[in-house]
Amino acid sequence: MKNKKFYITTPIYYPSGQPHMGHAYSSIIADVIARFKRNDNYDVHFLTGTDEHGLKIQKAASKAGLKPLEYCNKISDIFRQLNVKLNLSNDDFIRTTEKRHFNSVQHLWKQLVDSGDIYLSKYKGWYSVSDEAYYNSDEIVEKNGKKISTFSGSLVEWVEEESFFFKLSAWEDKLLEFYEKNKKFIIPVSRRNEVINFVKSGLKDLSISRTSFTWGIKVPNNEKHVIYVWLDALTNYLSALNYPNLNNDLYKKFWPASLHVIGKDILRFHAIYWPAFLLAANIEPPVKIFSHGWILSGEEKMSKSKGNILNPLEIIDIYGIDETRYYLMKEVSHGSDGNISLKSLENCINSDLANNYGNLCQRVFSFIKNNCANNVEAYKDKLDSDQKIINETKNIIGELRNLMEEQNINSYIKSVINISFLTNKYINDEEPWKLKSSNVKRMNNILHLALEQIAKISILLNPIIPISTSKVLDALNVKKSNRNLSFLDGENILSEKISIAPLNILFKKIT
RNA sequence: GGCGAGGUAGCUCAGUUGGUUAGAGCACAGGACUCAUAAGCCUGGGGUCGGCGGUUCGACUCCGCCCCUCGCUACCA
Repeated sequence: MKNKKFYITTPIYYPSGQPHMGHAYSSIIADVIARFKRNDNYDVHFLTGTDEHGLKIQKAASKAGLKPLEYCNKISDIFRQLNVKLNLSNDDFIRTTEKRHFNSVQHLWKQLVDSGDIYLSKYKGWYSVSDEAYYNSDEIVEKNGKKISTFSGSLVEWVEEESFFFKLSAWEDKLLEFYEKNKKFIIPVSRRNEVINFVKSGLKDLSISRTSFTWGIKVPNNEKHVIYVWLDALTNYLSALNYPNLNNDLYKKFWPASLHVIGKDILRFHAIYWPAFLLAANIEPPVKIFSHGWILSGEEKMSKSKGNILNPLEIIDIYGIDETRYYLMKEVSHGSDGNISLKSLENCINSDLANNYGNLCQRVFSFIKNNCANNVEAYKDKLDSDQKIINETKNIIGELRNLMEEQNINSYIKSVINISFLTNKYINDEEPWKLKSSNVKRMNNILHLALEQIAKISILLNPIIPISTSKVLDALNVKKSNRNLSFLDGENILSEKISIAPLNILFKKIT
């Protein structure tokens, strides 16, 4: 029985615009980790979804001549389609407009009222109607007798609005203590330091309701107020496990969340508000938050004629989903921003996928088809060169769990591709084509070992490029139940006699 | 302004507690081979490791100053 469990989430996306590469990137990271954990015999629950409340949505809907929910149905569906296109293996898709989420948020609210962490007061500030945003007094200048925002230059007015507040200020010390006790709560470390410094500089209470619009979840016992943004949005992670039903199987099994994958732009809300809410409600905070960087595009970005460069749907249509996933995961360094371009994408596909892994599979499968009638038999005797590559591969595999544990996917990929280098070199050095007539036994041994290497690489790359690696593992007749990490612990993972099925070219080169 | 991260080959990055000729992948140039998607393998060019100064027998690695880039500095998400 599986006793290891892993609950992983993406942010819930705010669908006020079209999905872009950043959405795709967050989701693919989470999917890669989810798939890896499943392959490592974890019981995984992988959640994604959409955040559908707020004034922006309400306005966009009325502009489109639709009721808010009708509008949300449409746009949420666009994100669902993206998930299919990205080949996500999510177990659930949550929408903040669902009943289970309403119940969950309202219950959490009541918990916070009961604990004394919510009070009614007035939210005051300089508000810009056109920006739909409040500004601090130091962001305001007076020009011709009128107050304007230094940021946008738009007119602001002093607004006082009745609002419920969360006593965030009361949680400073407890949060700092929590960060101290949970050194890996925020990854990477540079982000963790930012958060800690921010909390140390002092926290203000947080406005958590609005009366200026209606599209949202009502405050319990106060129909005037709608619960505002974060208390609504973040709670999705609980709602999907059927909170507040604490005896529900999903909740009992998967809370606290193992990992929230987010972009650095929403770090504060996840790293400060979220644990504060949960601690206040006496709920255990999540284990870890991984804050990744942004996907940037080079000089091409500004070009309107090439403005679609960042559109993930088009990239996937042109280059393929495995290719796109591989590129994004390989190219962007752990935790930092990544620059992407069509040129480096094509380069990456050609060198890593087509020339290296793809061609490795092709050369071995073709050779076996042409010289062994698709059947390979291994003989016991191993040479030093065989043992050498087996050991080197084992050493590399030994470090992979740690890399994935640190969400260091790009280093993980480089290590796995390294096995492909080793294997190509092994075949070159052993020259099986010279043994066709002179030493068929040795030739078979070489080919058998090459196939084992291919099987290992394919299992290890499976979380990143699931479609292509499945083709290879199918052709190798590796049982589905064996496509996991513990299977790789053995030295001889394939049976001694192997029949392979034909394998088509996996990745076309881009010329 | 304050706090923080970083500046290493054309590009993306590794460099453990300071120790001999500074590494990888991609890109580029040669070579031998031929099973393979003219792929793979081998060899090579190319770096005053941001600048200046200091500590040391010895610094990419420690210290000081300077230059440059980036992030955070709360209620759009």
